[in-house]
Formats: sequence, structure tokens, C-alpha cells
Amino acid sequence: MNDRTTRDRIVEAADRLIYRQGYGHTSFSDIADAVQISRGNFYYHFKYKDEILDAVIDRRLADTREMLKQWEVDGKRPEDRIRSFIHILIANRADIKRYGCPVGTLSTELAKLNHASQAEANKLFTLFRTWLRKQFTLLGRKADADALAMQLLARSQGVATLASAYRDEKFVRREVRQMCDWLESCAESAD
Amino acid sequence: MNDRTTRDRIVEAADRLIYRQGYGHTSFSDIADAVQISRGNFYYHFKYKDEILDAVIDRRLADTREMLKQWEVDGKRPEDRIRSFIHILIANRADIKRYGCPVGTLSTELAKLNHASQAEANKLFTLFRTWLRKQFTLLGRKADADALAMQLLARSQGVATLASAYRDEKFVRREVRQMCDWLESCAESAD
DNA sequence: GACGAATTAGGACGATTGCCCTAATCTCCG
DNA sequence: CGGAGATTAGGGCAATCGTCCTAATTCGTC
Repeated sequence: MNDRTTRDRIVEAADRLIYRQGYGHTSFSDIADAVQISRGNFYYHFKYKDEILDAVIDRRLADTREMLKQWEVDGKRPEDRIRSFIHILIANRADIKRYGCPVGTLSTELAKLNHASQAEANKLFTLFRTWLRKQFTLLGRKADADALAMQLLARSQGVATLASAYRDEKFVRREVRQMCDWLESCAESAD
Repeated sequence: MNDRTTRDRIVEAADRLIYRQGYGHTSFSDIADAVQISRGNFYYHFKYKDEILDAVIDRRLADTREMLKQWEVDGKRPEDRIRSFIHILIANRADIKRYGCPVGTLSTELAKLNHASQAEANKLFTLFRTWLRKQFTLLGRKADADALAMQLLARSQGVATLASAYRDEKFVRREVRQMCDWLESCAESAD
């Protein structure tokens, strides 16, 4: 019924462009050029710009869910799983250095635009938050699991912001090391 | 020679609008409407949009320098001065909850736009960074003063980002309390 | 009060934006 | 092969963008 190829290619290109340029600064033409289709064809798949944004957010949500699920397979101990989270900063350091965190920068922009989809975009934060909370609970920090999750989220966000401002990868590495140390002390102080 | 009133009113309005809407989403008309002058008059004071941005950044730099200077008068001990920095999050919590950190969000946006003034905007970060480094040095943490300054900057940025995403003031208060605790342990472990 | 300079008002420009329409093309099944 | 539905191409719309120009007004000074 529906050929997913073109639509997926649009969402994929929009995802990358919105991450790199921001939502407001990414136009229909930008995306159409990237996918090498006409704007008319574009309109066939997405009538409104907001629809593309929602599709991009959905895509990111799905990808993130998949990633979190995979981390639960890879890391057997909860501290290992949390370490997987911290290490996104290392794995994506080149992009983060240049464009910041895809979750944080989008949320910030939509907040300023007072955009209706900000709630949807925030689900990305909540996805990580809930997952981290679960891991901290498994770690034995039942009482303050959510606070610890938020603390780790906040610190990651800050690292991404400053890494992008100063275009500094070494800073990322240093902060990741400290966050891993902090995580170990969290694990020790439990049970 | 130059009547500063109108120009200052323009910069003041532009500052507020850029903070609330972002630079890219703030137009000449927006600012002219806010100041209640014609766009033609506007053009007399600023030929290019980039000039307004630079004027806004200069204004913020001057304000920040003044604030930092004041903190050195208010707080006699370096830990008190650093506490002043941490408490901006409390003092500006209503704005931060709604629009995030003015320094971080502008830097992030300009990074994505690949804007020439990003270096100038980053001086705001460096102003805080250098000042904090000095205070940590006075605290006796000479070797890792810059790392501590960056760590505190990063955490503040993260708190602002998440406070804005979740529109949550309580989270700000909780994190500020923890940051103050952390600061005390910094002061104790020194000298 | 008059004159030159500083300031303001208001409109116009080309480009780009999000959005919309229609005709051409492709694909697949009877 | 042929026709119906899915897909694509390309142009056009009104609105807004940053920028620019010129005429009117205000201001300080003699």
C-alpha cells in the first residue's frame, strides 16, 4: 500500500538536518534537496512542517527505545548499563562537539518557539529518565533513584552544551571519566 | 552627539526577545514593534541583523562583568562568591524554567547556525569560567581550578536545560542544594 | 526664527518561507 | 495490454524575511 522508502528517506534527512540546523532553520526545500525529490512530491508525504517534526520525534523515540533495550542485553549489571548511557557522549563526541545533544537542543528550541510538539519531544528525556531510574533502583538506590537519574541527565546535558560551545572533545573525555567515577561511588554506597 | 535612549531601548528589547524566542526567530519587526518605532528608524540605528546581535552580546558581557564584580564585594570568602554564582539559578528560576539559560541557549543556537558571532557569545561562558577558576584557586584548589569551574558550569547548564524541558522549579531548588553541598566538600578538601 | 544635522516614518525591493494545486508518470492487477 | 490508484514533478500563492531608499520631522545652535 505505502512505499516506505521515500517517506523514510525524508524523515531520515529531516532528522539529520533538524539536528544540525535546528527545526526553525530547516526548510521544506532543504529537506527536498537532501532527498533529491521535488517539493511537490514532498507535500504528498507531509502536508505540514509540524508533521515532519512529529515523524522525526517518533523516529528518535523508536531508535532510543531500541538502544535502551540493547543496553539491557549488553550490560548485565545495572552499573554497566548506566555506563553505556554515559558513554554515548564518547561514541557521538564528534557530532556533540559540533551540534550539541539532539535531545536537549531540540527541546530547548521548541520551548522557545512555544511549539505544540515540545511535550512529544520531551518524551525522549523521559525515556532516558525512566530507564536510568530503573537502573539506579536495581543498583539499590531505591529512595533517590529518580533524583540520581535527573542528576546524570543534567550533567550529560551540560557537558554537551559546553563541548559544543568550546568545540572541545577533551573536556568530554574528562567529564565522562569523572561521571564514571561518580557512578562507582554510587554503586558502592548502595547495598 | 548620539542620543543613546532609542538605541539602548532597541538593544534592551532585542535582548529580551532573543532570549525568549531565539535569535533566528526574532525579526526586525518584532523588535521595532516592542520598542514602538518604525522599521525605518530601526534601520538608522542598525543596518544589519548581526549588528543587533553583537550589541546584545556586548550588553550582556557588560552586565555580567558588573555582576561578577559585585559578587566579589558581597562575598568575602571565595566559597560565598561561588555560591552567588550557583544561586543565579534560584534568582532567575522563573525565566530559566521558561526559556532556559540565556548564555547556553544562545551559544547552542549560534553553533547550529554556524554564526560568526558565536565566538563573541562564548565570551560570556569564558567570563564565568575565568571568574570561577579564580575563586576555586583562592579556595586552594589551584591544580584543578579550571576543571572545577567547567564542571560547575556544565552542571548549571544541564540544570537549566532540564528545568526548561520539564518546566520544573523544584528540580532547580534540589539541584542547587546539592551543588552547594558539593561546593562545601570542595572547600573542605582544600587547604 | 532660520538653518544644518540628527533622527524618524513609511514604503518598496527581491528572496525565501510554508502551503497548495494540477498535470504527468509510474506501478500493479485484471 | 489497459486502466485505476499510487506517486512524482513543477509551478504558483500570499506572507514574511532582511535590507534599502527617500521624504518628513525634530533638534541644537547662531
